[in-house]
Amino acid sequence: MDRRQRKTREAIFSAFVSLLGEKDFARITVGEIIERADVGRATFYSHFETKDFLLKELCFELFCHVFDQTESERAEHRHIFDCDTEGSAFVHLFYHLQRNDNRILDLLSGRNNELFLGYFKNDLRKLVVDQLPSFESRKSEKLPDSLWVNHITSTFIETVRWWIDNGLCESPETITEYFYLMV
Amino acid sequence: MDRRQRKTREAIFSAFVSLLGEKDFARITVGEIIERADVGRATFYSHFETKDFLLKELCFELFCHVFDQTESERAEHRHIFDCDTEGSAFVHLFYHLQRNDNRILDLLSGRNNELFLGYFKNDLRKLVVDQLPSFESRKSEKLPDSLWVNHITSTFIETVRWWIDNGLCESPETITEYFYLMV
DNA sequence: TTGGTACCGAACGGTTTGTTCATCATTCAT
DNA sequence: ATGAATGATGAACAAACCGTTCGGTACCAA
Repeated sequence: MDRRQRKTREAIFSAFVSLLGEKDFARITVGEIIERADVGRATFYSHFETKDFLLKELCFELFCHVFDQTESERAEHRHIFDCDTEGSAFVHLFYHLQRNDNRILDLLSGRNNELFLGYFKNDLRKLVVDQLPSFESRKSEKLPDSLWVNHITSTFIETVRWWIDNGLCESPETITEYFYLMV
Repeated sequence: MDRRQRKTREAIFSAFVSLLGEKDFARITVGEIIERADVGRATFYSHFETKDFLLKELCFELFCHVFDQTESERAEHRHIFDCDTEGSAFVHLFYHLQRNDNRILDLLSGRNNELFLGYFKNDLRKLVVDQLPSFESRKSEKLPDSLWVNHITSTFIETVRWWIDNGLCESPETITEYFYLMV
């Protein structure tokens, strides 16, 4: 990809993220974004069809990255230590969050958490399905599968939300323990 | 309150709800609302400061009603039959939803579910706190209280969401059972 | 160097917002 | 019943924002 393209794209993302830390997504205007990104109006619209698409692409880049990385770390981990600790994938995720990789934390907290947690949840669901066996023992026979998967996913999301709101006081291990106690 | 005021207020609410069933909240314009409500522009702004406030007041009217009614029904029920069935308050809530009281269901499903479920959750949290004793037995000692309350509330919300998405096939009793199995 | 591509910046028509104001209709108190 | 108060009307308004267009400029890759 052309270096110019990369630079403006990055500038727009960066300006957007910084604005998201300050105000509601709905109140952010394209004018503000291009001003802070120091980019022409036409340029913005040549990169992103609209503000909503910008958000969508941002989430895609951010979350796909995290989940891919989590997956590979987990695979590697298991390979080296041959450990299959219950929920190891989830501990990894909590670690990612605590380290505030890619400023994800800035987005998941702040005024727009609902927005991002929604996208986050979508990607998370796949991971949960992969990890289903480690939960199966606790599942009652009566519960429908889809409800069960949804419950685990939501519980994770809500745990993250609670953790963030409480200032990330607990260690990832403790949070993982809480998570498994609930689900 | 002046009859004129009541009428226009009701007309605006009604038009708004009907529009919410058709499109995203973000894409609904004040122009559309006043057109469908057959009300002057100035009139709208004399009633509601902005579109967001209209939403907020709508949720307040709707949910307060449901929760108050649920509370009183539960109180009466207990008084007559002296029953303290576990989670009776929640069964009542599920019944309310199934009967689509006040068209709440139309709002909780549809495109704007996230929006309404957010407001819904706020009111629900109080109810959960009231009902805490009936969950206490399942709570591990290690879990912080606030996390526990949040978890129950969220689980209820997610159960509702799942129920609606699946077309309300199950009976309120079955759903209540699912809910209690998970939490 | 050359041809292609991305950015700039200004301007544009169109939509939405929230306000104002003069006028008319309804309600309420006396 | 009547007058005063209050609410609704509809048109008009400036301001903000959106998404697009276009000619000119800077940059890139081969």
